[in-house]
Amino acid sequence: MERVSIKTIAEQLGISVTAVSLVLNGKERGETSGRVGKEMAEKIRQAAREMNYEPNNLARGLKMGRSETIGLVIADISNLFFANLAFHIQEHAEKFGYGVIITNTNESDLKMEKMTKILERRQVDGFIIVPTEYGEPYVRNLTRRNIPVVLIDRYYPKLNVSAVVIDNYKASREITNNLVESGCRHIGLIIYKSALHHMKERKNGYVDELKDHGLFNPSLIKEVSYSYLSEDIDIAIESLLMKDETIDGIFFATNTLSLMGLKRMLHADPQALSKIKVASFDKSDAFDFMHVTIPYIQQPIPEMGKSAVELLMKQIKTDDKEAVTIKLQAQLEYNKV
Amino acid sequence: MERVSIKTIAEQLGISVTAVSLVLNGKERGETSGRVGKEMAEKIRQAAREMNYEPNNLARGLKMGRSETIGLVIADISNLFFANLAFHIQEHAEKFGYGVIITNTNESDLKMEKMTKILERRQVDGFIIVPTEYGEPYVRNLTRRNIPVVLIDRYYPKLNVSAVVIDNYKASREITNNLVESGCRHIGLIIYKSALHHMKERKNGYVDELKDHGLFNPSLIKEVSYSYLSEDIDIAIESLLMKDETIDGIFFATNTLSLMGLKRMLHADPQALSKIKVASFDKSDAFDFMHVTIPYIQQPIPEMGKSAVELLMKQIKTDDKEAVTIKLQAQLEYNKV
DNA sequence: ATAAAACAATAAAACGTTTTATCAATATTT
DNA sequence: AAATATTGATAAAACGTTTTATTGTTTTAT
Repeated sequence: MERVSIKTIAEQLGISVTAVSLVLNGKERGETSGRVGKEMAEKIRQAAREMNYEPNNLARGLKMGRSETIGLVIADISNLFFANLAFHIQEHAEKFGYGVIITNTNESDLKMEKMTKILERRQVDGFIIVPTEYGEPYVRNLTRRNIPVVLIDRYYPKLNVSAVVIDNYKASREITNNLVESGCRHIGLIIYKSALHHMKERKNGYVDELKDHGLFNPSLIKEVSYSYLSEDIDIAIESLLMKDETIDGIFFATNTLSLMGLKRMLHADPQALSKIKVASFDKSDAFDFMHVTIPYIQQPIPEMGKSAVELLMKQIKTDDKEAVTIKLQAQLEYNKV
Repeated sequence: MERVSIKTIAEQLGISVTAVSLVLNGKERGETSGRVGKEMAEKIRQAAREMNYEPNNLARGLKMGRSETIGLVIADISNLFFANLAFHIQEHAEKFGYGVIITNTNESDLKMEKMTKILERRQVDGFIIVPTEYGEPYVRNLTRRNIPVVLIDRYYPKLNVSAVVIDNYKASREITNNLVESGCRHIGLIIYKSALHHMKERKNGYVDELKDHGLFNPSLIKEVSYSYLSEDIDIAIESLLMKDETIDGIFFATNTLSLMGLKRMLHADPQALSKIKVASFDKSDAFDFMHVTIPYIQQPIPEMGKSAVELLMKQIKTDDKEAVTIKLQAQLEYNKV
């Protein structure tokens, strides 16, 4: 009922709140000031235990000027990739005694602005953000005021802000090369139509690799829009399957794309996978049920979360303003067939 | 740099903080006290806008005794079912001006205790909890102190606390009946070995429905443990496939179980699905790639989230201590084949 | 003209912490 | 015995709000 505060304990014991605060923060042995005797300290600790005292983090945050809370702005928590990322960020933040407030943007720039504002009001000590396509101004707005920010999964190349990403270009080349090595000669790409740099890198990796093998054909690139995903994918798949030179490979740039694309492919032609080899960024549960090998890029999600938290913590604890970009390597893996 | 507070604005305009606070909270037209003139009010609003003032929610929360924050304790955010639930809870809480702090328990009772403590320190106004198997004492610890709590997805039947659940028993009977109606006579069940009430209900639904048809056979129930999931499922599937009376149906009690179970089944026998009909609680992405019809129970996730938030809000705003259990109905659906 | 009512604005206390400066008492050194 | 150090404890300010009680000032009613 009546919340027990430091004051409650002080009154109970007939001493000052200072003493209680000092002891409960392990600062009772100050050099020059703020000392509490051994027996008194023990009495305080015991009282706190008995009364089930839990510190009020609002008050502490107000006083200390930090909330020990991270604001996490995610594009879509119901996408497994991001949900996993959120999970690891949280697990790691906890080790620093930090809590995490998660918010969604649904890839909307407007919501991104709104969410950063809401989190600021809650006095988060820093942000980890999966930024939206045109959210750059809102990120800049934060960094300009020296608020700690780490971007994750994606970043704005022109913006000087810390980020944790993977080498999308390299991974994309690698997996495209894998298709080529397996004998594919006409390889389609299904990718989001987006200004986001990581999407461009995935596209460039595919393009450059195919050019190196003299296999590049711009008409095999299908860009789909996030807003009309289902329709666009249907169109893309159909037009790829109708090509004159029958295509023998498709590279999907995300797991959502591969999931939806595979559905459509197999719906149009149950035998499609025996003629067309598929590769993808990120794994999907469906792969394990395909009877062919599907290479995919496995991103190091736990490390990404860990790095992001650590990068942010460094910014928070020191006021080292230098922007650091951590580029992690992704793995090429295969489903079990 | 220097955070702008209500005081900054007051000084800027050479007036009192009271005036600023009143205006910014729309309380400038008090009946008997706390008035601010029209022109002054406008000046304040403009200054606030120009200076990009954002209120400090820590200070406000401290003063008001509420943080406008919900503590969400989830069993596993990287499970799509819970991720979706979290998403909807958040979307809905936002409409009330509430933020959500999400934490994970990984089904561990210890972590559940820890997480509720952490959230309490952060002064959340209430909890929405997916409780763990033996987490009952920690929930009771909260309700005993009149802290608003809503359980979701699962609940403790003996504990008098608000909850949002689906009618697991009914759904389970329904889907079992569906298998029977399609001609299955030897139907296995793969379910978690757990004391959680909703699991028992799922089991009971299956048992009672089969008994009604004179088809019940206890040796077809396989209980797997959360900690050794992969191994236990392999064993369960194998032993079901080896049965004397060849089984012709399997009911998986969760989407994780069906996903892993299907993998194992198809690995053991690629044609398994032509002999054994499968049904499941919750949908999995894999279903769309099976070439047979798979009935599954679709839980109304958005409504669950909405109801939980609304129930919690009522507890927070009024101090209506009465526990309410909302039992939603789940739908029987089919994959597109 | 005066009393009453309405209006505008503010001072100050409070929420629960942390921390600095200060004080008093005891112990240690000269 | 006096001077100095050490120890134990506290008062008070501050963090940024909200809100109540109070004080002036103007307008309206008598």
